[in-house]
Amino acid sequence: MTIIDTPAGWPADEAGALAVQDELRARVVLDEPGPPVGTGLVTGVDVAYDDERDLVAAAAVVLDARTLDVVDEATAVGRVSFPYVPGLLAFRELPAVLAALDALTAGPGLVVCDGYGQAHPRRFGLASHLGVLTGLPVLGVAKNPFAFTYEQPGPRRGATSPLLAGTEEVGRALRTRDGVKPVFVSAGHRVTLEGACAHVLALTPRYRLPETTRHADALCRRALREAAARQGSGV
DNA sequence: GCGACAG
DNA sequence: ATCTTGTCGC
Repeated sequence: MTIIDTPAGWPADEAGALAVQDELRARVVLDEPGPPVGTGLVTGVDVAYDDERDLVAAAAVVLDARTLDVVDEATAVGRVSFPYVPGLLAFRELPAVLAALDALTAGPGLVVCDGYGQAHPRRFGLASHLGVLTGLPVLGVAKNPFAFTYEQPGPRRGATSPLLAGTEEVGRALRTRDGVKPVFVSAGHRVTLEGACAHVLALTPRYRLPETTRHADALCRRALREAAARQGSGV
């Protein structure tokens, strides 16, 4: 476990955050197909919060993309540094995520994060922001459609429908399990929307959410519990 | 103008 | 995200 430090130049308020998004947005790369599906490494990242104790914990879990076995993992804990503001989620989550990724020995290869990339009011969600800061290929998987519209995809696993901002396709609703609510996939950086959906399907052989997300979620919650217990015992 | 809105 | 019991099912 490592300690989270605030990245240099990190904005302190909403106005600063909006300015950062406006500047970094131009650096997003969306014309690379992304790594081939089923080979190399895929890393899930997630963050958990304890606002009561002012604690935040992040986890990064690296999987072998072919077998979906865990090959490496790391966690980071620290203080909450930014409030949750719709459209500015990256500023709340990324310091913790970057610290966890830095602590990895292996990978990370392709990164899968909770939330959106291009499906964002200013086309610069968490996944795109993380990609620009690290240079890594990143995609986003969200559990909710945010403020975007979509038609219900077909009932079978693999069915998709466009996630729309007006008439622009900013992501896709992707059915990962027969008859189960879809997930909402968007490209982040250095991967196309098609490639992102193919990766998400490969990562969901059994559950609605990607194996990367499930592992990272479980690990950051555990790291948060342990940090809270340590704080409680005065260490 | 007001509320909704990824996590 | 998080607050929260039991319950149905593999």
